[in-house]
Amino acid sequence: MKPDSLNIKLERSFYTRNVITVAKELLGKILVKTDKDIIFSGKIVEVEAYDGEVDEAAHTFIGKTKRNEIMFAEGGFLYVYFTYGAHFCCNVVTGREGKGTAVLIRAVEPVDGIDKMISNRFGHELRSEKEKLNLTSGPGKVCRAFSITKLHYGIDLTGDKIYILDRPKLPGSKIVITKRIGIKKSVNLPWRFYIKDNPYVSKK
DNA sequence: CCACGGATTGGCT
DNA sequence: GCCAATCCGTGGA
Repeated sequence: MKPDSLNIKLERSFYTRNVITVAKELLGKILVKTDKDIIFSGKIVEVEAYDGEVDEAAHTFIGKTKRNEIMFAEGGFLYVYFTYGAHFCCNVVTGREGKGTAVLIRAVEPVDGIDKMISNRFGHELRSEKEKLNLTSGPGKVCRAFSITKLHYGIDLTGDKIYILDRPKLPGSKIVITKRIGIKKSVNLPWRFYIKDNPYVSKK
């Protein structure tokens, strides 16, 4: 087991800050999901920020609906949505209550539960090194590998089911800033952040 | 009730 | 590089 200093869970005050700050600081931290004796964890290597107050691509730009209401809670809850008829994506809600901001987890580097992630994703043993890098290198892939679904919508990240472990803050030189991927509105906002040279990032 | 399209992925050219 | 798959949230009639 890891020493206690590496098992400090991020608390509410981490999440209730500005969405851009939280997005950058989430890089390098460890996303953990526990389900009975099954534990999944991975280092967060790629994220995107969404802010419904100024950002047409954010799901909260249209105002509060049943689908996005958890994004209007205070920071530290999980927003899970379903898209393209096939994929779940998970987001960390940020800011004060009523803001409608969140950070999309786009990619992680697997740490614990890798064998189970492989069976969740492919239904068979690893066949190549390429498949290993393909495990969690995208928002839909992360949810598939971790078995995160709409059942996890609204989970409190300061609880014990899904949470994020603290790690030292990365130096700015390790963080690459780019435009976001796969959206049609507000395409020029530089709100995608990833760890430089990490092979699990979805796209350069 | 119905039409539209998406914060993606994977397979085929 | 291109594109189909596939469900459901959302909004207009």
